[in-house]
Amino acid sequence: MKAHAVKEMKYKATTIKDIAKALNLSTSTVSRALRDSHEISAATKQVVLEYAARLNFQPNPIALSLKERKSHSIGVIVAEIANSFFSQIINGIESVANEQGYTVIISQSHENFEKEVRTLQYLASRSIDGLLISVSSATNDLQQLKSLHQSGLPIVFFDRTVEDINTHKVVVDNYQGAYNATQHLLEQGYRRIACVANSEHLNITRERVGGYMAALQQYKLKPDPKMIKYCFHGGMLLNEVETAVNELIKLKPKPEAIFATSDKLTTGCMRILKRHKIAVPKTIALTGFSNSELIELLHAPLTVVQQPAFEMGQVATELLLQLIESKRPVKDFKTIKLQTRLVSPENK
Amino acid sequence: MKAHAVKEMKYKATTIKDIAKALNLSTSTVSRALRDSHEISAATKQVVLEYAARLNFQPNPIALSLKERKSHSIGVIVAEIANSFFSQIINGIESVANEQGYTVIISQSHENFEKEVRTLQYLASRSIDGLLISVSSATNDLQQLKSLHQSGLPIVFFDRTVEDINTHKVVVDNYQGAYNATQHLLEQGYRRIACVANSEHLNITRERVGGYMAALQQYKLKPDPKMIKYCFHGGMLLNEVETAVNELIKLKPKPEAIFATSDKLTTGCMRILKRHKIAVPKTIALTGFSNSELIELLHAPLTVVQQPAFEMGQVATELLLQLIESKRPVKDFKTIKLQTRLVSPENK
DNA sequence: GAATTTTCCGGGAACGATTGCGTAAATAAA
DNA sequence: TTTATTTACGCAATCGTTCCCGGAAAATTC
Repeated sequence: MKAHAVKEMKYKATTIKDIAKALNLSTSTVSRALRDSHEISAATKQVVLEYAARLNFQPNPIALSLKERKSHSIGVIVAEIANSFFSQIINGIESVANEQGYTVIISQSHENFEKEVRTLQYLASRSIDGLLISVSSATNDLQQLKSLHQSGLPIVFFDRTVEDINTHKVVVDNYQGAYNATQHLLEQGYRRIACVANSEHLNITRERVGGYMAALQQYKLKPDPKMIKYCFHGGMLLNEVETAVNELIKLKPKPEAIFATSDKLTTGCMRILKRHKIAVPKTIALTGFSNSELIELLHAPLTVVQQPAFEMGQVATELLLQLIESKRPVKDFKTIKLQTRLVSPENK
Repeated sequence: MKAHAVKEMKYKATTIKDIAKALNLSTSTVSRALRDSHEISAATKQVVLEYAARLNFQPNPIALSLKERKSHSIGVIVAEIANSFFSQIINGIESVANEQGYTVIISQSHENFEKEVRTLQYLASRSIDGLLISVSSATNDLQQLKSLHQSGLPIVFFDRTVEDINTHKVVVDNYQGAYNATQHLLEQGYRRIACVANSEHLNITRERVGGYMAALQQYKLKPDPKMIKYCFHGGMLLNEVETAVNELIKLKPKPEAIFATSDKLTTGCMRILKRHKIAVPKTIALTGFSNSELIELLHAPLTVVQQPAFEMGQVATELLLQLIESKRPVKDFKTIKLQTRLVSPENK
């Protein structure tokens, strides 16, 4: 009978009360002893500490959260973790968050606006202390983000930021990165350079396309709108990239090279070109943004624009934790701009 | 003065108390009205519900957790998320966990035992309701896992399981997968087939090497111990793979083909072979386990063993949630075995 | 019309911790 | 010896919910 009851019983962690009862003390005394308060005698402290250690006592974080009105967790929203760029960022985020005792809750938008809204809603309802977000390529309505921001939730944007929310932002020099990549193609003699870009809604798209166009103009080439294709879902749907590439190779004269503005798009283009049995870079050259570690193993070794993803995650998290732990509302926000690296197969 | 106070004030969510006060009701009544209790009149319910909706009231999950002694969160530990196999698994996990209102907390061991121990410790202290884990390649001490398991924490193992903890497990048919891959090499005429394997501590390593050897024996070939190289860190350290490959190509006669037992090892071998300018598959053929989406874009299109990662994550999570929500301690545990797929560049 | 049952709601403890305040005993200052 | 100050601890409120009781008013039964 007794044994049965025990079997049915779920595990219950030891609490401060248990310790107090066992040692014939009050919970306040135990609590203070554990926190090494000067109000407690050395003798009592020792007894409590030893007993707590023996029972492997861990203060219940949930009770603490309730008391302190802090969950000690931060939310992260990225397009998808199965993307080297984002997973490297997440590593950066984790490295500093865990260091400071924060749990990170990772969520994915899959470049889908509704999913992003639901996720945001969910994170907010789980009472996160702060949010790190790179918006989805489909995000065109900032209502919810704005209202969360106004209600006081600390937010730091990274990678894909939004202009009209005033807070810390961590980005790379997209303009320069795109400029360098395009220039690299130009230096190799390519002139008719197309661009496969991400959603027009994203600021990074505008900046990267801007850099691309500036490089062309530097060479006295006039950017041709027909040579710039936007992918609303950022390459999440391969047929979107397929359409873009198909339209490009139907142009007369054909483009000699393609510059892709994101990881997913770079590999997407490569996939489609391979399907069409178009040799890279012989028939059409390819370059673009990418943080994939497999780049050097691809059948056509690409020169890519690499972002300091890990660092980006670190910096963004540091800023977020500053916001969270600041006593008084922060007023002046900064935008940190990191530099990209143009990586060729040779110098790898 | 007042304005200043407001500016300094941090955002505070509306609580059940606020609603009670505003509507001149007790907190119990409001609580019950929100939960649609039969003890509350329709009129009162409507008033409360409307007011709550207007204020966008969300019950504080932390208070709920404290009351219910449940955090509604599950921990996940994988080697690293920047690995297609694991990120696909995580997608599977999220899809069912979120569906059921659970938060997933993702952590990485980076194939490091100490990191795994710390992470485990951390997750336990955050009072997760359950744990999904694929142990690191460096895990050789199960003390902590066992003690957590004994103390009642629901655990489900996936991918890399451990034998002496009795609970649900979700795996693939590693033996068969390795057998198929090796057989594929044999069918193509390769005879001297080497194997670059993960840590010997992992059961998946033993199973995969077992399948590899069985296929050889099927062809009346005697497995040669010198042709099997183990990588303790599972390819996390490239120089580990380098050593393995270097030793293999120094053998006389050289191996004609290599079978790698994991994603990281497959691409690792490819990287090293490329460095040595050894043509794949011309000089040495290569195959192995991999869930990378870029496989078809590699310079040597590989035939790989693909695992149903997403499904694996789903199944494991379903089992875990069953354990968590079961009223009575579960006694009979199952091991679910999923099938792998041998994917060639042609049939992709 | 009295007795009984329903309906509807409030009081207050509980979950596990922290912390301001009060206070008895011990010690120091007068 | 008397008064003031420490020292060392306990009481109780608090965080936001839920839920067991208890009870007044209304509805029903006889």
